[in-house]
Amino acid sequence: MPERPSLSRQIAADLRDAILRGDLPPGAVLPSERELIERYGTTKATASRVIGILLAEGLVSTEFGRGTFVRSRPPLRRISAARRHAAHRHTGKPIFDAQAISQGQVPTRRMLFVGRMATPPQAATWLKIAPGAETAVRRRLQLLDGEPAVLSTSYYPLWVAEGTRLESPEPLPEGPDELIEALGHSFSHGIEVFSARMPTPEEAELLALRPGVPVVHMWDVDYDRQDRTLQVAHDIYASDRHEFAYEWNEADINT
Amino acid sequence: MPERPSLSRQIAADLRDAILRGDLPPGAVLPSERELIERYGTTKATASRVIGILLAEGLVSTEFGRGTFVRSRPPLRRISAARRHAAHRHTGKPIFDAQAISQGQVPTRRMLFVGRMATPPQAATWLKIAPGAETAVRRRLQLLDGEPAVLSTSYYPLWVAEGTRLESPEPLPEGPDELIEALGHSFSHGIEVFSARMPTPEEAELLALRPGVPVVHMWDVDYDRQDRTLQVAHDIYASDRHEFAYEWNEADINT
DNA sequence: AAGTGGTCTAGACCACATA
DNA sequence: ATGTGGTCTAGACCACTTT
Repeated sequence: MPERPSLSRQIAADLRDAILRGDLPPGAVLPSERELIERYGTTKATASRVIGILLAEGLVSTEFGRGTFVRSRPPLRRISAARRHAAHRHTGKPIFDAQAISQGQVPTRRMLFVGRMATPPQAATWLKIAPGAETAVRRRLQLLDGEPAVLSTSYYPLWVAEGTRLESPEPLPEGPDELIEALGHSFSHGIEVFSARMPTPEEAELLALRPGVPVVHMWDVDYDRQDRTLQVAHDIYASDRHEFAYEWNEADINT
Repeated sequence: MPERPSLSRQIAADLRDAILRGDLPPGAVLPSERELIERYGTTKATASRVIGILLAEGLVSTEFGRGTFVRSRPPLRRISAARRHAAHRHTGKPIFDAQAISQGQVPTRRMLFVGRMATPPQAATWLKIAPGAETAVRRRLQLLDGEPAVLSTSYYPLWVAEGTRLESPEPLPEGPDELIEALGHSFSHGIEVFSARMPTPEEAELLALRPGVPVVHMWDVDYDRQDRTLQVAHDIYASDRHEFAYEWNEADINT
């Protein structure tokens, strides 16, 4: 893509270099659009486009009436997945809460929906049921220190959830996993599948995402020993507030 | 963020709905900018901004002189990490190649750099060496069916790499992992840490990323039984051409 | 009041693809 | 030749923040 660069890309490159070089450290204010207009002898539309480019790259964020600032990459919360089952079992708390607390953060949640729904196709596939068949659904926004972090939707098959507290709108103090085990089920194996993409506007709003911040999109599926699906979770993570870690050791290789 | 929507966002929302509803299926052409101008009674700049919004969301892509098209989410290549060590060991090929072939794809690679370098800070931390100290570095672009897929940079400590083929610019037919084992080392445990973000312009160019496509950014570190770092890899994946899967079973929990 | 980003109209020219 | 996206100048008004 050798595209000889347009003026707006040229200016954006100048600013990007200054940021990456450290001349404009995190938190620093960028030249205002009016300043760019003067300095480069251009117009508002172009200056605005320059900011738009850097915004889309996630390098800066704008504050209304104040200016444009170099975004700081804040310390990330590490979510070590697969293994979290081992570490945070039987704490009497949801895994999310236990992990957050162990990192010195305050977990909260906002329940968005609890009830039955026609299962979306992708979830139905994991649940091994007909698409459109009903499942029990819990959808909530999980926050760390008051900031939105994860948008999580869990699907439970009716043979697991029917008549249990999984269908009640109140929060589950012990977390869904422990509740499911208390109901006599047992987690045997699971899989996590994820990818990254840009958020939908709804996701961006719920997670308070700034422009240029992608989401990590994860399916988390747990099975019992009979290979029946006990739960399917669909999680949307704000990528600028998370990193993910998976560890392995020799024992895994020889499985 | 209830921001009462501007005209450009309004129009973008209309088109987005049509796409998500399926009225504009993948591959379909969007109304041209001139058409939008007429239909909504607006001007070029606004129509252009509308396309820009959808572009940044990764929903559409533009083709010069042809039009704007609904992007199709192509079938993704699943990279099952951690466990790939088990599955693809001792095939006589690099793990990437073995995995690609097992999915019916043709792996190729373009070596970008082989030699010694001052180690960047982050890599030095994983390697447990002083930042700036030299390591042997191999940087290459890996392709699937001719399309760029992964930009991979590996760092090898000198006590592992010195005087070996790891420092030679030729490709390693058996892959670095098997070569390291052949040199008498042994992989004992490892960790993968990743996050997602928007690409730098350099990454976007090398990976031929269209606008609105994030990258998954991964550190992959392998240790021997003495907990010495054998290699550190820094991989940049095109997120629209990859998904990642991690499996676990009961044995992992009781580790 | 002054400065900032956000959005818009109006009109122009360029580069590329296709028929 | 025509239609497409890409970019630009010129100038305007709005909404918000800070002094």
